Amino acid sequence: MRPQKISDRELIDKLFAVFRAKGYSGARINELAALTGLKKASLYYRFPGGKEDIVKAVLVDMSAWSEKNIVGVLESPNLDADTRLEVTLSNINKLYGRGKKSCLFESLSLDDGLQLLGHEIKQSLRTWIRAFTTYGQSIGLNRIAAEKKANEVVTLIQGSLVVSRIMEDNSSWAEAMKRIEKLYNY
Amino acid sequence: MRPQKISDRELIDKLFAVFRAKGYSGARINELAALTGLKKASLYYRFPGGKEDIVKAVLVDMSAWSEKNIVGVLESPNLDADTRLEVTLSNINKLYGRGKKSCLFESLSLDDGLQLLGHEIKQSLRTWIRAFTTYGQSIGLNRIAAEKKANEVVTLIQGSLVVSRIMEDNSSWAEAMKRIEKLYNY
DNA sequence: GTCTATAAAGAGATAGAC
DNA sequence: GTCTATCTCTTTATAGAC
Repeated sequence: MRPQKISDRELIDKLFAVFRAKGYSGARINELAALTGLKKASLYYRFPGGKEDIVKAVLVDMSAWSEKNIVGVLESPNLDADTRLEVTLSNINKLYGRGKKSCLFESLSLDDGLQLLGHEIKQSLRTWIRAFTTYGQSIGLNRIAAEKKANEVVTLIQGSLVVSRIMEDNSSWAEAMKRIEKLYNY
Repeated sequence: MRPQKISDRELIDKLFAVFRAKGYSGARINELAALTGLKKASLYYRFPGGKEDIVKAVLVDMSAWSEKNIVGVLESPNLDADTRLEVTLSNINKLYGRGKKSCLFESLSLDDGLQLLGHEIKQSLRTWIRAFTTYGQSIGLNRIAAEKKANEVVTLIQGSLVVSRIMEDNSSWAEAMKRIEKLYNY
């Protein structure tokens, strides 16, 4: 049992980066290995189930991140509403590199990833929507209105990430962030 | 010279369907052949440059479609403003199967597709934005306001397509369409 | 745990018959 | 124009040494 060359934490982070940028089919084991500094065989040692195993681990990690940094913050009983929103948007902003990085859910919801991971991805996105819905209700919106805003939030996020990526210009992202703030400040 | 088993028109349509759903890496030559009813070798006869040739033909066809059904309509001198918007949205609605089909630009802007087609995709999306900007100006908006709305339109379209795909529910798409109409009716 | 080496399968692409 | 057959290269995955 040699020492690990790279920690689970760092490993997942690097694998995550490839899947978000390339999707499931586009992420090649060779590249995953090269980018993590491990040889292919070592990657298979860490993830015996191969590529499916890897992508699922990445997705599970992303869910945990969401639970902590989105749901946990938006529903935190210790923070006032403004702070909850501010911290959440800051976390989201960081997650997506200020609009310069793609969304894992989007990248994995094409091609082979869809049927392999569709259910988990759907659950994850639903989690985001629910958290924003709860937030909306916490500031006095009725359920319908809160759900509508929550859906608008995730739509703006996804859309601006796609547009920013294609246009190689994150101004769409910046606009979306401003709009999301406004959604809850009026 | 045997007769063509499938017309160029129908061929492109079927190839388009695969690329929009699977992206560049996810679209396998075998599947493209199977779905069009042609054998691989016949596909190579029609597109000597192989996969790159095919995807570029699909993208060029998409550009022509946009020119005719988006730009051409939004900038048509023969129609009043309301009709121009109505027809355009109807065309877009049809293109995306009422929110049930992905956007080719999005699908091709991941993984290998990005560096191969990034420039063309960017140009195509810019075309959409410009057409909506021109439309906004035609109904009295100043350039800045028109550009802002145009960007919001494409962001809503892209975002709601992603959300609808993941959630397996096109209500996000329906909401986005309503919102786009409102953008130009107030 | 990680490595080198290699097997097994898949994908893109071509040759040549019809 | 389309086909069958085949080739090559890539990709996934495993065996076994260290």
